[in-house]
Amino acid sequence: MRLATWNVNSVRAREERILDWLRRSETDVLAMQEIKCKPEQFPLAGFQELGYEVAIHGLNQWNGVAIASRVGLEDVQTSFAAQPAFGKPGQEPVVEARALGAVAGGVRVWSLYVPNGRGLNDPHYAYKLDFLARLRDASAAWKDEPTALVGDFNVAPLPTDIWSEEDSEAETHVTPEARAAFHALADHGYEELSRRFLPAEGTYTFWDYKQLRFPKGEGMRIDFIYASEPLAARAQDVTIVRDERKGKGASDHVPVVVDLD
DNA sequence: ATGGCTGGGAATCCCAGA
Repeated sequence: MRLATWNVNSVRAREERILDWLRRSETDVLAMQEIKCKPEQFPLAGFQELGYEVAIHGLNQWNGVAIASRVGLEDVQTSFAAQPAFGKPGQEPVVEARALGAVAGGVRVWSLYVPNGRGLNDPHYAYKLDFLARLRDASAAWKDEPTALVGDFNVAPLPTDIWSEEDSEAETHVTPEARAAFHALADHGYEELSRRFLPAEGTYTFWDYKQLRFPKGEGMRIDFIYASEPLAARAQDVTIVRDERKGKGASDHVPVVVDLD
């Protein structure tokens, strides 16, 4: 089975690029983040024509997660246990559309969009750390079955996962607290698979649209595939599809793909 | 072997992203 994760930065703006890649890549299950739409706005027909069914969780133009599968899609869940809510000061906190779980081809897949954090003194940063801590707690329930926690974690875990740790726009991605919260996702036996197969420094999954970051090779590794022990044992390879950052109409993230027995 | 942000909406500026 081939499983991929991709922060698409709007599924409506990216539909043709996503479908083109699905046609070429022989992907069985694609977890998407930042679809930026409600379910009724999702361009479902194109996916269905390629043989995929799609589970969608979107509340508005922000965030939004989905899973497309051509190997079945069961037991859909739109949040994990104790997933934190967020609201601006004075507003009612809302559990945002940042997690979607489903069993596809016998694998429990969670499509995850971890909060950005915005700034070290912003409430969004505490929300980010809490989201990661609660996800770690919730992951215990799935540790003994084949489970993949995939998506945009908005953390560059190692100094070599970012072109410059002094990049002020990524300050919430490189703190000791954010990195510890990311690594704690391994507490229940989960392994981050991109590191096993792609250990090279400067291997990135995201390049900002601004400042010529892609042509300059200035990116970050922030999209990952955590696998429970039963699933990690089946991993054959991981690929980061850097070519998908090229050309007109690219997302700022590229797909990360794992091949499983 | 690519390109100087981009997307969505309340819309002709604002919010969010990282």
